[in-house]
Order: sequence, then structure tokens, then C-alpha cells
Amino acid sequence: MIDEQTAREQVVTAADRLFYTRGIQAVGMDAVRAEAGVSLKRIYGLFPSKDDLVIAVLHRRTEQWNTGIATSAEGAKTPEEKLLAVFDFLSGWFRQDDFRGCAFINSYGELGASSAAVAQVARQQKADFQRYVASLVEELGAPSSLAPQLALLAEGAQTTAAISGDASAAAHARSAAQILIAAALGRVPAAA
Amino acid sequence: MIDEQTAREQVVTAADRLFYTRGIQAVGMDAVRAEAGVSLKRIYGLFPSKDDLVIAVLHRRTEQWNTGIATSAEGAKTPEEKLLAVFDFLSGWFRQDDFRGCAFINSYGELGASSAAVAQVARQQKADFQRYVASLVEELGAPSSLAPQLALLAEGAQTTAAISGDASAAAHARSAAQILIAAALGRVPAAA
DNA sequence: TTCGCCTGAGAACGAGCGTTCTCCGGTGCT
DNA sequence: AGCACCGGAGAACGCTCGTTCTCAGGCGAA
Repeated sequence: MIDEQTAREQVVTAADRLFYTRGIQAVGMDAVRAEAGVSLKRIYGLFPSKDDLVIAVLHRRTEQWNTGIATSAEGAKTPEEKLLAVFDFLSGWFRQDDFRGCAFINSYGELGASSAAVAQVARQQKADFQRYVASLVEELGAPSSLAPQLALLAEGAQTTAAISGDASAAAHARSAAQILIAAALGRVPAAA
Repeated sequence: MIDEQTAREQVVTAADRLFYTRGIQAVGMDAVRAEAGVSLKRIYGLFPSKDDLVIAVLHRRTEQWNTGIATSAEGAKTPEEKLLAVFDFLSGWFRQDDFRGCAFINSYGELGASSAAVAQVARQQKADFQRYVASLVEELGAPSSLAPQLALLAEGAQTTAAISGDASAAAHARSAAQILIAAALGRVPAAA
């Protein structure tokens, strides 16, 4: 038999793919079982309820997001480049053919009203991201008001890319970010 | 008996309130009946299925959004003021205590994968808004690349305000918009 | 008044869901 | 080998939902 850790990962991976592409409520636990190849009994042994599974999926999405951002920032030398790397990361993500928007926003829209835990995880992820941006802005020596502005661009790019199916939202966000950064640093920004 | 038009409005109003606050799938048709005070039979006479009702609700949201934006722009004299009025409109909206994010984004996250009609209406609304912003940008004589940037800010503000519960997102978006507009016009923007 | 007709209230139906239970075959220990 | 346990397959259960059907009551026309 596969060990517990592997089973957990298989279930979360399968659930993530199904939830993300079809919506959480539209996916039954039996579909997760089929996709994961793990028996229903085992799944309920690992995750006491579907809600717990949803939370586990969102937690893994948080980690993936964080490492994705970190990886994208690796080649960047200055804080400014690291900030812009966020939008490069988004650009690559938007171009994946299974892209269907930010899982946190989607989950919040679907379950945020009925599940406090889901709302909490989504809020947490957004707060973490805001903190990350804020730390880079501080490192850059720019006024702290720049941070929420850049975060707004990243959020907007995600929903625009999802709904309008316009992957170039990342590029627009990136150039807007450049302008805002330049302005915050007192440089004369190059008009887009 | 109440006439058809009134019944339609009562049903859509009730459904909108319930769908928006609790999520669409979490609200049964019987709850709509109770809230609207219109019999189930009548509802199904007016809207052949729940999907049709959802679409009707989203259509009315579109109208409300458009008139809200237009009203907010009424006092504005220049295209620039009209653009900024969008964010003032958002600010007022975010502060309503029943605010729970953009209904189109929420609906898309919940049903966009399973209902093509819902996805279509959401996409349409976003496209209309983009066109509105683009027309103002053109009127302003700014490069057209400014339009998607401003739209991005508005979208981001909505999701941020919803998930983080941070109504000041509108203010952040507004000042970012001012900077982007100034830069696009070749003026030296005032750092936030 | 009497007869249709229409409407509202709500029961009914069929499907799908989350969750639990049953049963059976295999596995490891003695 | 014999036995106790464990996990998988999937049936079962209780519930909710979208949608339809039934039925009784009220209203207008003759």
C-alpha cells in the first residue's frame, strides 16, 4: 500500500485539478476518488470532511504561489527587479492552458460566504502577498503607499486574465508597475 | 395579482440579494420563493430554469453598474475627472455593509466552468467596462495603453476590497490611477 | 348560482451529494 | 495452515436541490 504522505499528495493533487477546473461544489468526492486512485474510506481517513480537503488544497496553492514568486525573483538583483518579477511570474501562469483565474478568488466567491475557513485562507494568502510586496517596496526605499498599488495591479491582472481570457493583462500590469515605481522613486517615468 | 413586470422585479431582486450574500449554489429556489413572495410555479413561468434567473440577475447588475458609473461621472467635467470618478464610485460601493465583491467575478468563479452563459455575461460586462475606460482615455488624448492599466486597478480594487475587507483599496487604486494618467499625459506625476 | 380556469401552497419526484457502512479478499503473524 | 486484521470497492443512507405535479380555493362569465 502507498504510504500516507504519498496518498495525501495524490488526493490533494487530484482534488486541486478537479476543483480548479470545474469548481468545488461541482466536484463530488467520488470524482476525487476516481482521479486520485485512493479509496473513499482512505480519503476520509486523511481528511475528515470535504471542507478539510478544500483547505488542504488551498494551503498547497499558497505554497506553490510562494515558491513560484520566489523562483521568479531569483534572477533579480534589485528590489525593483524582484517586484517586476511578480508580473513575469503571472504572465507565465496566465499562459498555461488550464488557467482559470486565482484559485483563492474563485474559492472565496464560491464558498467564502458559507465557509469561514475558506474565507480565512484566502484572506491570509492575500495578506501574505501584500506583506511580500511591502517588504520589497521598503527595501527599495519607496514610500509605503506604493505597495498596495502594486498588489492591486497583480490582483486585477489575475481576474482580468481569467474572465476576459486576456493573458496580456500581465504585461499591462507590469508596465503600469514600472511607471508607479518610477514615480514613487521620484524618477520621471517613461510613458507606456 | 401582481402584474408580470412587478413579479419579475421582485424575483430578481430577491434572488440577487440571496445569491450575492450566500452564493448562488447555496441558495435554493425555495429560498428565492420565500424572499420574493412569489410562488414557485410563477417563478418557473417567468424564468424557465435557475440558470435563466441567474443570468437575469447578472444582467440587472450590469445595468446597475453602468448607471452607477454614469451617475458618479455626472459631476465630472473633464475626461480625467470622469476616470477618477470610477474609483469614487467603487469607494462608495465598498463601504456598503453588504459588499461581498464583484458579483461577476464571484459568479464566474462559482459557475463559469459549468455554465457558458454565466461566463459569457461576466466577460461581456468586463469588456463593456474596458470599452468605457478606453473611450475616456481616448477623449483625454492619452495613449491607449493607459486604458487596460486603469481597468486593472479597478478590478484589483474589487477583489482586494472583497477578500481583505479593505475598503481603502479604492483610495489606493485612485491615487495609482492619478499617477498613471499624469505619466501617460507626460506630466510629472506627484509621488503618492 | 354554476361551471371553467387560473393560481398559490406545497407535496412529490428524481438526481446528486457528503458521509458511513458492509462485505470480501488479501496480508502478515503464529 | 489458521486466524485476526486491514484496506478497497462500492452499496447504502439521509439530505438537499431543481423541477414538476396535485389539489383545493377563488374569480369571472353565462
